[in-house]
Amino acid sequence: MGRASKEQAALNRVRVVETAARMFQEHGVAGVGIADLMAAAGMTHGGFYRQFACKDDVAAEACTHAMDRAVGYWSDIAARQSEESRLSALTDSYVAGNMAQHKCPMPALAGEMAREPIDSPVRQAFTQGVRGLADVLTGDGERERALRQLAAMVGAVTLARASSDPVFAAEILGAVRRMARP
Amino acid sequence: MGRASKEQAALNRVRVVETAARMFQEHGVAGVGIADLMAAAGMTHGGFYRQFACKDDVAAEACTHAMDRAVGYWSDIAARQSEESRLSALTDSYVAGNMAQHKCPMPALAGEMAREPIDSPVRQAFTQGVRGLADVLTGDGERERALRQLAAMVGAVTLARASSDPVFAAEILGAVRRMARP
DNA sequence: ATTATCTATAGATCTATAGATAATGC
DNA sequence: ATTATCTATAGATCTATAGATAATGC
Repeated sequence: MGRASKEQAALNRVRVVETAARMFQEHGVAGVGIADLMAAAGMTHGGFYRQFACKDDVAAEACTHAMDRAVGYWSDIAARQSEESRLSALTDSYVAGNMAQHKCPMPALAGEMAREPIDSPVRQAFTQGVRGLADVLTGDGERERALRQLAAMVGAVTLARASSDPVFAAEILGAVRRMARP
Repeated sequence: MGRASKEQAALNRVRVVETAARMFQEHGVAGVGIADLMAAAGMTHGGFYRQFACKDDVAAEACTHAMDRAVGYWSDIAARQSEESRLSALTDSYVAGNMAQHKCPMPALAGEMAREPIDSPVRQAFTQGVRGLADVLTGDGERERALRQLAAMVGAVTLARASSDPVFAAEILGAVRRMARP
């Protein structure tokens, strides 16, 4: 168990960022310790500090990673749709995918982002990602409509995930799904 | 500094719940220690455990308190509006009030609620409050429209508070404000 | 006598650092 | 020789409990 090769160390670093993106989304940044994260990535916590200066650094990278993935995912769906069906296709996919699994970083991380300093790297990474998603949703369409749909999607999934009543949650999600119908 | 009277102890307890509601909303439940909370309420942390069995208990009470206050606030506004202007009046007040101060518990606490066990007291208290707000927004109007407006309001404020760019935040908030116009 | 509050502390975290280890890379 | 990773630990939390204190309430 000595030193890893430069190449392997780079792969290990990527694995830590990917693991962090998944864990932070599930438990919040504050809810994941460095030791938890490194153990999940198959290493001990001491090794963390050669790759990252501090926890905030990995949070910012993990946030960029998670939001980039979401933008890629949205883009793939948008590319297969006509101008008229884009909003409803993205809404349907977002709402359905988010209650089944835990796909979107926005409802999971927005609360913590609001408590970060406004110019912190992690908050800027988050905002850049939101902007990217808004751009995909806008496409060639009306910006105003895309933004209010984005807000409704995020709000619906945020409230539905937080709800203790699945019927009430489904009611909210359904209302927002139908809102996007062409 | 001996024992407080039964009456005073009850007042002290209420003050702790009110302080908790404010602090949890600002820093998240996990971000506030018992010692922080009790110090802010003017007591030492040891006294906490005569009034509450554990931290979760005060979280549930604080959540009920915060959501009840929000329902009362919304009701006051709704009572002064006609059927046609209710949605836009509540939206305007919500969006404006939430960026200036930190009024609504929903964007602040939803992320943490989603990580609670589905039947935990704090999560049930939160959900009951959301239901109350949805009912005020619905009034005598169309339920579906009220729910999608609720989602859009919460999503807009959630994203705007998390954003590092005030211009982008204002763009989202404006789109949702205009969505409610009669 | 009872009990609301205080002081002190146990036990379990968590971030970050220090120094050891062993394989890479020159 | 350099360095990625490991072991061990310092120092700072945080929840919850134990026992002391002093005023209330009977």
